[in-house]
Amino acid sequence: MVGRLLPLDPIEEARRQWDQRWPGGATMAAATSIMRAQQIVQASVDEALKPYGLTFARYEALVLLAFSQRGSLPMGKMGERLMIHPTSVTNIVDRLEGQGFVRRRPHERDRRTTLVEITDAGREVMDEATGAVVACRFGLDFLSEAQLDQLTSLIRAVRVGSGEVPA
Amino acid sequence: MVGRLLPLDPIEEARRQWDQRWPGGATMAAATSIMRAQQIVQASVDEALKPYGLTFARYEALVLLAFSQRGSLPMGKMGERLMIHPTSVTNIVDRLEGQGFVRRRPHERDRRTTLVEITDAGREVMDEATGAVVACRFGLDFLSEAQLDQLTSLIRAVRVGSGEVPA
DNA sequence: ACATGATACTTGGACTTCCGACTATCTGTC
DNA sequence: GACAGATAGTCGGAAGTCCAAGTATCATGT
Repeated sequence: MVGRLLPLDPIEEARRQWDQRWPGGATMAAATSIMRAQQIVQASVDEALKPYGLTFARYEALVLLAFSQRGSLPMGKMGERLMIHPTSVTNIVDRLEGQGFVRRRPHERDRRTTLVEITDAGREVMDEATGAVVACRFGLDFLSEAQLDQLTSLIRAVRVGSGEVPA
Repeated sequence: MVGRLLPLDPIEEARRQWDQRWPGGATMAAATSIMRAQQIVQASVDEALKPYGLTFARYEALVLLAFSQRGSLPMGKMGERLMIHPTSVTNIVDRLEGQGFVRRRPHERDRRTTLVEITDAGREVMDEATGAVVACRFGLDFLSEAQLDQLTSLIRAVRVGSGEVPA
């Protein structure tokens, strides 16, 4: 019986033990699954982006800027859209600016705000990197279109619950 | 935390723009959703664990040790089960040891191996902390039992695809 | 016996993230 | 007009992650 020698799913194993002591084993299993899924997606995309000197976070920032109407956004707006902390925006923009993919510009009316503008080099690397990201399929190659939408929809319920997005 | 109410769902907005240029918008939306879900779970659990001086990562390590037969495991085995880098295990055990929740012990046969053993204080704080974690429901309060299982099952397909777990 | 390679853990460094505190600037109210 | 409070961004520090390299120990083959 070689098949029986294969290791068990560690998450199912943890759930089995959890259920013997505490309530909410299904919740624990789902939470652990989400943590693990994030690692898989992150590793897959970071691997695809490595040749371009980008991380997932910096790549997302470039895509956001490229999508924006004027090719520039205030730092705070970026953090809002990317759902990251203001200090993380500072860090990301520092590095992208060092790589020549974005530049900081002063806002004409409000001297508190700093606009971040994508450069031609930034658009170029973003275009090339996107090919690699699409090719790696975000590490989600084994899900069908329907399963992808199901996953997105389930997580939207979580995000609605957290108050992040309206129902 | 970054949680704020936004006028539109930024993920749906990004998907709309993505679909105008590149293939795989559903994959991008699912990947982004997973990244965001992880942040929500992490923030929720870290918040619940703060009064006990624990992070999610350290809490998971304590639970793993408490679940183990002898209450102790080699460092490498911990990293394997928790799916984290060996240096992260060193870091986590350093801090847990500093808090008095675990202790390092030499392996009797293999002097390369370091066993990590949970202490009485470790079991105690783990028990109390688990109450808080169960109460916060891992930030997944708005999902039904069926939805939780659906989520776990979908992500299991991802994990199978990544080769982490057998079909 | 002993050389070679594998294994177990640690160290130092780079990177990312968050929090708290800080400066600079704008806005609304009296 | 002035001032209290809100807002925008940055800095320093803590925590966590990974990688590359290093030390110590074990296992294997001749």
